Amino acid sequence: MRNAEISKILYEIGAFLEMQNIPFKPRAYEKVAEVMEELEEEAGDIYQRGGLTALGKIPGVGVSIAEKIEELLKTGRLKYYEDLKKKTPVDLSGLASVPGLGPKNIKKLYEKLGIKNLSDLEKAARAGKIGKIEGFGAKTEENILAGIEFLKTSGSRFVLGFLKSRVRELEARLKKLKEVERVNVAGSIRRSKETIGDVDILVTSQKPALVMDFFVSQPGISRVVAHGDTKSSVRLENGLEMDLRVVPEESYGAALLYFTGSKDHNVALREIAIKKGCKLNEYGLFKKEKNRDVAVAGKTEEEVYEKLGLSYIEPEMRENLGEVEAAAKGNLPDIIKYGSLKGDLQTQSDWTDGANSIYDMALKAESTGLQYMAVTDHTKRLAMANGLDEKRIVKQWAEIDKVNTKLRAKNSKLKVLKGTECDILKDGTLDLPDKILSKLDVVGVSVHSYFNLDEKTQTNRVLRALSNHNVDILFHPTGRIINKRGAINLNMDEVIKAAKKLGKILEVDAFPDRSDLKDEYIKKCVQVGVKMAIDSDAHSIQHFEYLEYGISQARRGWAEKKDIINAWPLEKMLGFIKH
DNA sequence: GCCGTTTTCGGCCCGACTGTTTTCAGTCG
Repeated sequence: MRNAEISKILYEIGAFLEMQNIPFKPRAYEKVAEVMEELEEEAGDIYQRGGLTALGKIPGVGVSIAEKIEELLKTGRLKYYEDLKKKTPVDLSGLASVPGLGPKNIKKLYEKLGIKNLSDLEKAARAGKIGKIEGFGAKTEENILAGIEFLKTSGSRFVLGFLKSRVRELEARLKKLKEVERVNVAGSIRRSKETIGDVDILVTSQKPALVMDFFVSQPGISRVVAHGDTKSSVRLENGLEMDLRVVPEESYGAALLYFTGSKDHNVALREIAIKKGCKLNEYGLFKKEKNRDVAVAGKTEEEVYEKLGLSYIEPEMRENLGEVEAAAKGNLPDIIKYGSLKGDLQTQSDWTDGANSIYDMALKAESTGLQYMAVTDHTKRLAMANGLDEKRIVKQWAEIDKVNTKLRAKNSKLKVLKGTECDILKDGTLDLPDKILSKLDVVGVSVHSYFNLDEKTQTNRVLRALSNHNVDILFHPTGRIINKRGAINLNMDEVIKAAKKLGKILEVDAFPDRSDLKDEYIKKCVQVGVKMAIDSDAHSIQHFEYLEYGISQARRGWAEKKDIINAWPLEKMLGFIKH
């Protein structure tokens, strides 16, 4: 049984216990369910490796839950869960996905109306039966119907890089409002998660009601979910939910911290506060005294961290994955800064599936602030992209020479490098011969076919490609495309080990729905000392702006400038890859 | 049910909004 499935069952157990008003246990199960969902290693593998003891090492898993996971792994079933389900035989996950509907009300609906699933729920709501139950009303019934409609039309999470411009627009509109003093986007956007579930915006204002009214009357809103004095919540036509909160100036830092999250990071900070005899909430850090709380900090995030005895933690690192401990010891890495890239090592031109000429790409790269850019068009196996064969790539070199001459003539500092995004064939050999590859400045290789090979075959295929001495970089290593296609079956530990041994570079592809490597693999590379390159994978001049998301991703993976070869000057970078 | 640099027992983050109520429970983040 896979982690996702185990997580769902544990989550449902929590909700069933919640129905029965059992204290604390629901939180324990819910927490474990979240951990399991994010877990890198399959629970099955952990169990194989070290049995119950190893399962117990998963955060939040104790003796009781370890045994339950064991039962699930061994038999595919869990008696404890089935007994709970017998008592209230409902599609809990389905029903709970309706916004505003939780365990308590699901239970009530089952007992009063026999509602077991979403379709029962919709029928009952349409028939006007729900509003008649005690504790429910006409408004609740309406909300349930709207919630069901939302579920039918909404998809998965939103890709950060595809959404950010729209959020920045709204931020700008709010900034223009004279009643608004400060504006900050918080939440997962500020942490630069690769996908985001909703948008949190913070403002300070002397006239909150006005700001709230302005916010809920923005264009493109399909539903106002909440409209209060300090908090409003709207849903856009594309399903995205946005929250706006007005907070007092003296609490701005604490509020920014609180609403930036992550939840786990906040909980860790609160625990530190408690140990210091304080209380931390969105209004500030307070010292608890006899009969009142005295404010200690709150105006800025820096101040709150300082009073907690921590150095400032960048938003991208706030996941409670070791950053709090590092901040306490003053051991935080100096993560790579925005705008610090000097080059881009993966771009496509109109020689294959790019939209712009090499010269236009070069001009745009320069105005983006880069000093070098590798043209890495596809190779012949990728026929649909008009991939280059030996003859055409040799012709392209002449073109690149011309472009460089033209750039020098106008005193440009940009240098265009000869490169390739060479296909890795099914057996791990490459789509261009060594006599061509050896003449290139930058050889990137990537998988564009046979995505479904089993782990061993796929890993060996990639390792074989990496072992070619002309190869410099593995492009978009896992091949995933968010919301479209999962990662190929690659044993990343093996790949990282091989990259270390062979001195190869792994790419952080910044194209928003690739974001590949993802943060946890970046962190591993940093730990082992494998160097990376952050590339735009630009297929048009507009795409250079995506480099920002690659930097976000690298920051989330704790990468420093020394880990990213294209944050280095050209000579140093080339010297390293061609050692 | 989990967890421990105050604890192996006794805690467990905390506040806003909504809807249905006349003081609060449920849900959410």
